[in-house]
Amino acid sequence: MPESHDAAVRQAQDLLFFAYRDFTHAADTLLEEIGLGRAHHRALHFIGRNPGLTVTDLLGILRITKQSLARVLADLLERGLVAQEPGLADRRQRRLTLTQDGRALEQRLFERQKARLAPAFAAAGDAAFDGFKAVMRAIMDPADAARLEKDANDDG
Amino acid sequence: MPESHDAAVRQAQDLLFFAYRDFTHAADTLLEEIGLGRAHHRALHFIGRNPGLTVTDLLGILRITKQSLARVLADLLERGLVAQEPGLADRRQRRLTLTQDGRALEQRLFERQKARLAPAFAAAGDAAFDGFKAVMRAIMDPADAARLEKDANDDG
DNA sequence: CCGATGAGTCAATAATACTGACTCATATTC
DNA sequence: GAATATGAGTCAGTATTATTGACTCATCGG
Repeated sequence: MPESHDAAVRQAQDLLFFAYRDFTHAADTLLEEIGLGRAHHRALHFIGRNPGLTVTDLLGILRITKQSLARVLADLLERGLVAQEPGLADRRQRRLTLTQDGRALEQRLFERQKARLAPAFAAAGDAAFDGFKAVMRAIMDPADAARLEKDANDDG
Repeated sequence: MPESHDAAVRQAQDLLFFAYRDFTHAADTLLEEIGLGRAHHRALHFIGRNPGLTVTDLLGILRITKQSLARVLADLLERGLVAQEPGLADRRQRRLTLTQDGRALEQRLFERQKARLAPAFAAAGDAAFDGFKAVMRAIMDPADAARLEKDANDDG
């Protein structure tokens, strides 16, 4: 039984690589037109998903250094895609939100990835999608899985 | 219905990011000890999965430029982790295989990722794993999905 | 007041990727 | 056999994304 176990893991390595490669690639052409990179897209995505996010929160999500994020965030602020304002309770915080332009760009990037993902989910079916979600949640850091679940419940 | 559609895609963006982040991270500490990077791991993985792969094949899988692969492959050849020999039918080809050392290293890297993935699959269950596979295959380039399926059938 | 935290910054470096042009050996096609 | 195409390797230069480590500054909390 270790062999079949290993085979499933090997298969999953392949699947994760190819699916992620093509998922990210879906937005790349648009990003290149605009002169931004994937790092900018990731920041736009998570700020859009979590308005009012602090810089520390975003660092924890992306798992990169403050230095790496600084450049990305500076680009986004300079272009007026992201806004920051001091936290109400803690004025040291810089709470990040998307501007109108930022939301518009994020939406365009989203459409690219949706064009790849939505048909895939439709083809695979609801049951497969549920399995997909369960496995992906089980792979990731439990703390992040819990946060995602919490956010989903908060939304409704 | 576009909203619920969109919500599923947004959810999937989160899941893909976090799962891939932690999947890759599982091997990172070992890679760092050895002085290699993720690019080297990807090459080791796909050469191990497809012994006799040509350089062109590998470029098509990784979707990087020849120049980017050149450095990675040079490192692996220099360290004696990968071997190349001319193709029998077409002697222009350099068919890539893992050496014994290469297989040993790839196995150690595999164990790291297995430690993260196997418990996740066990927790999610077989049905969820099937759904996961179906969705991942549907996301990726159909040509690659077809090749993976073909390889799986060839193996047994 | 004082230590901890959130944020920003400096300087230097590494890993991974890119473009575009070019060589060379070997295959394929006419 | 000559022309063309392909597989592989290489050169020089650049971009993106990431790193480490140290440091400043404002603000918070006890």
